[in-house]
Amino acid sequence: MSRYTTMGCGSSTSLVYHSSDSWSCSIPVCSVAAGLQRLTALTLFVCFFQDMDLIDILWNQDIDLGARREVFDINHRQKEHELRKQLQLEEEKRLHLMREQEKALLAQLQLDEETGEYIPRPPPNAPVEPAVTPLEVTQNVGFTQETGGSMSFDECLQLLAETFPVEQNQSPSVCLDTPPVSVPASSNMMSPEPTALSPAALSSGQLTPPQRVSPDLEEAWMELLSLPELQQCLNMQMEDTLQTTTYPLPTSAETQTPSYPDYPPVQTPIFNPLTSISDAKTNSLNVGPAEFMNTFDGSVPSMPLLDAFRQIKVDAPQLDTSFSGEDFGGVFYPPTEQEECSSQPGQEESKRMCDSPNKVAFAHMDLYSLSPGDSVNRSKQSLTAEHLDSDSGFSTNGSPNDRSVYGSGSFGCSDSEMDEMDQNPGSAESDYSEMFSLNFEPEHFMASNSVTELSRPPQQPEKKPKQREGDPAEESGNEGTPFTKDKAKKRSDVRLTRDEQRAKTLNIPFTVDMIINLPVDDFNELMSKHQLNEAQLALVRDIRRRGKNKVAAQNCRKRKMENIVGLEGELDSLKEERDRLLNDKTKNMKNLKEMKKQLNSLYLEVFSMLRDEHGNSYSSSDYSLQQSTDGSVFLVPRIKKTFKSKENHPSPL
DNA sequence: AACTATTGTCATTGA
DNA sequence: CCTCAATGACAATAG
Repeated sequence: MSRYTTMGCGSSTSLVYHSSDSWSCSIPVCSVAAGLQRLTALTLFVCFFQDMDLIDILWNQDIDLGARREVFDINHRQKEHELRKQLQLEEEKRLHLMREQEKALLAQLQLDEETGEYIPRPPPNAPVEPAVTPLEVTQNVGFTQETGGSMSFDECLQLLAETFPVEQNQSPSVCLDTPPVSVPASSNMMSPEPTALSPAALSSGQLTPPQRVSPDLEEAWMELLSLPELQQCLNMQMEDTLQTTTYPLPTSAETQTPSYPDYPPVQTPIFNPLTSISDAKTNSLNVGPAEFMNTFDGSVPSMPLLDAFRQIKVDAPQLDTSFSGEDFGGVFYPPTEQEECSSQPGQEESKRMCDSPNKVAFAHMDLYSLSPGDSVNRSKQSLTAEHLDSDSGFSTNGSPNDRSVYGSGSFGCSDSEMDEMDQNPGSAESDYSEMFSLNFEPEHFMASNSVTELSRPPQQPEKKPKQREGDPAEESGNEGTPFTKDKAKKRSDVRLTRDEQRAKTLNIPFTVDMIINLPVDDFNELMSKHQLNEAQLALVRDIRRRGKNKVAAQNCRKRKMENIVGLEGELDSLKEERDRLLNDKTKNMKNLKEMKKQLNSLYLEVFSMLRDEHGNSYSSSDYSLQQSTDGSVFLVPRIKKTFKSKENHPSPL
């Protein structure tokens, strides 16, 4: 991560007079440029790519829950690795380009001698270049603006105040109003550890960039998101965010909006979580702050970050005015405006972005959080629902269709219980949300509590929906992700849906997950608590049996694959050993041959030295040397051996 | 259309 | 006898 540090620090500190050891702190949120933030963010991404191996490991740990052949397929892994390398290269290229652009941008800045800050030069054509050139950069805005704030918002505020004294009366109230939660959340985004990611940030803006930027980033993002720990962290932070709902956001928004009437209408739709959701209903959100606030009243939980971002964006225009240089805003903030969707009908692209799942996700969360008194469960449920929704939503084919596809799959089952469902296939879609709110939420909730959650490998199918939660973008662009997760998810969805539907049809009061994963005692207790009729009992038993068997089958297959892999390894090692033994054999044969040769020569030598009583040498054809068991050597006549041995005993040498 | 891979399910077996 | 896990076999599905 040295590169990470140097690049981050180098580019930032060179621009901002305020320096710090930590590069994350040196990232200017308001004073320098969004472009810088984009740069650092992209640097971060590159670093993420560098850590892809780690991610890969984690990923595989996750995937390993179910045995798939690819896990053991080295070629497959190598392909992935190459692909990743390629992505890395591309990313570095992009980064290089960014730096070039950054230089160009800096060229348009001049040093303010009073403040020591770099400020944009007045030339009227200044904004043109930055506004146009960093198209790709522009697309990162959602990401960088959030992630760029590695410093706390107070720090940002301070910096902003120092940089633009004019704004002091406005900014403090704004920024201080921003929830403390959003600060670590957004700042953590810059940290390479996935655990630091903020769910809200992810849901709102973080998810967008990969979708907007490039498939590479998207893929990387998805892989990041698919990390179980990350998701866990996301959930945790989401809960935190949900619990911290007491900030007076509306006030800040209200103070902001009227103050700068030029911008708010434009800005609000960008980060308005409800815009995309309630698009159909309240498409006129940009009409006025009052409506805006009304719309937001219920969505407080998710607002902190959004509001913060909106404030950043709203602050931007202020900066413009304060510096009386529209060019300034043109230089630094065109990206934000490019992202604005609802206010600019011509931009279908950005509009589509606004409909992107993260926004939808946010909306769902907010909607769910509307119901008071429901905290954790609700948040989890909303997570589930939102991503299920966003999942299909992001497929750009219209969520209802996708859902109905799934739904029809579930209804297509031939079970008798499903007959009545088949009769009104139209209910598939309508029942969907209800179904998941009814069954899915407790399922996940239970899953987190249940014992089996700990021994997760068998739970793969149940876990897949969670994976979907984690990365709504996955549905659209996981062609790069290994292990055919997508398909698996769809199937598991169908499967779960089927069981869910069955349970729902018979009004089973528990979740499928409970039915399957509960320990026997708890399960029996649960059964005894509720009065279930025969059909219900049978179904519950079937669901439990099927669920357990499903898990068992997965385990079995995993074991089988592992066995195969183990046997293959064993085969390899045995082959190696065989080769080694063959080598030994030939070597030994050679040695033996050599020794025989030596023995023969020695024999001849010894034999030639033997003399009889007359001093004559023995004929090798008539005599031979033989060694007895006790080590003594005898001269034995070859022919007439029998006679000679009878008549005269061999003479010991 | 045939083939393959994946996954879910059922039946059976043994602990 | 019941429960459960393991496993072979089959079917459905998607690519």
